[in-house]
Parts: sequence; structure tokens; C-alpha cells
Amino acid sequence: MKIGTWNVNSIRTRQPHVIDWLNTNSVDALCLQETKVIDQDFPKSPFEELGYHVYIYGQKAYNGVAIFSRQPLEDVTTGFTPIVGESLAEEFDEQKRVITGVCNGVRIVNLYVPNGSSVGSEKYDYKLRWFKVLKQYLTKFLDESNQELCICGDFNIALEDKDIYNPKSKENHIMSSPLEREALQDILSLGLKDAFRKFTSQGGYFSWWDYRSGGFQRNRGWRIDHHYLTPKLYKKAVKCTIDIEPRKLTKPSDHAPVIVEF
DNA sequence: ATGGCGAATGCAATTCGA
Repeated sequence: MKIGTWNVNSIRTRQPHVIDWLNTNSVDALCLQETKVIDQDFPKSPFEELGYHVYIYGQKAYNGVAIFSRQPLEDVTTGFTPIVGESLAEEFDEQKRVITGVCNGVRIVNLYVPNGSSVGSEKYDYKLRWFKVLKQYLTKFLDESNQELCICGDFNIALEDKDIYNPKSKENHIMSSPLEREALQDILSLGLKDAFRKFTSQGGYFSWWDYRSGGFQRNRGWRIDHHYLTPKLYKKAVKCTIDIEPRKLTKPSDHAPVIVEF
């Protein structure tokens, strides 16, 4: 079983790239972030024609997540609210960042973590508080079932210095600040592990490069798109790779897809 | 430090992303 994650930075703009990629990469499920489209305008049929069931949770202009799955998903829910309740989640579900469903007994949780803008900003505070609700959300799934979890998406955090091209200049930068890393570590303390790091301990592997200043050409990247797995699934993982090919195309997303295989 | 680029909105210039 292969599960991909890809921040496409607009599904309507990236539709040809995603179709081409799916035609040459046989994933069982693909988690998308930053679809940037309301549900009624999501281009579902091109992906259904490729044999995928399409589950979407979008909004106008910003954010938006989707899961494409070869098998129908069970128990699909969107947002935090159905899991943690309205009082905790209300503020956060205005932004469409969370969708989950069960595929072959594995619960896939697809996340688009808030960017945070800059350290100390209001959006940064929002990002840190978003993680506290995420912990409540994931705890429900971990406590109330013995399902295995694959939590993937754009985390907007590089967990270690080796996940950044030039860490010395990023010591208190957005996506690598100590409080952000603590927030993500607190999630991992639930018993989750980074699939990519099962196979690759070296640095220099990135999943996002800034459009500006020739970031990709100069390989000035960050590894911020991840798959986090519960212990049994982590043991079963046989591969986790970043496919930088789509990032080389004209009009690319600024992120590359990442694929885990069990 | 700043600005660089790209997408959406909506039709020019601004907001947002990371």
C-alpha cells in the first residue's frame, strides 16, 4: 500500500501535473493540501476517471484538503469539530485543513498545518494553539480504536536542522523555531514516528523550495511534508521517498510529493 | 534586512503563502 502527500498549491492550476503524476505513480491514496477551491468547483471527474474516489474539504482562495483513494474510504470526517466538539474546534474549522478516512484498516489523517507567518505574530500563536487541538483530535483516534494511523501532510515545520538547507540562519525562523518544534514533538509523543527517517538519516532531503530567488535551482529547501505512523505501521513501512521530478516542471507547485509504502 | 515568485480575487492591486 502506498500513500502519497502533496501540497499542490491550487488543484485547478496543478490539475495536469497531478494527473500526469498519478498516471506514472500508482498510489493507493493521495493526500492533497492547499487545493484553494470551494467544494462545488473542485475538478473531481478527471480524478474519478483515473479510478479514484475523491473526498474534499475546501474553501474559497485559501487552504483546502482532499484525499483521492482507489478504494472507497470508510468513516470520513472533515475538520476537528466532529471529533473534539465545537467548543474546542470552532475557531479552527473556519480554515479547512483537516480530513480523515479509513483505507484498508489504516486511518489516514491528512493535515495542512497553519503556516504561522512569522515568529511571535498572531498567526504564529494560532499555529501553536492549533497543535493543541490536533493533539486532542489524534488522542481520540488513538484511545478509541486500535486502528493504525498514517498522519500526513504539509506540517510547515522542519523538525531538525538537517531538514533545512541552511539551518544556522533559521534558528528562530518560522517553520523551525523551538516552540514550533516542541508543538510537533508533543504530537509525536503520542507514539508516532517519522516514516522518512526510518530509511534516511542524512540531511539534505527537502520537500519544499521557495519560488523566489531560484530556491529549487540552488536547492535551498526544507523538509516540511511528512508521514507520521503508529508503531505497527512504522514497523511495516518499507519505503519513504520524496519525488522531486514534478518540482522540475514548468508551473510547478512549490512542494514535491512524498510517498510512504507499507 | 529586503525582496524575490506564484495563486486567488476580480480586473488593478492586494493578500497570503513559507
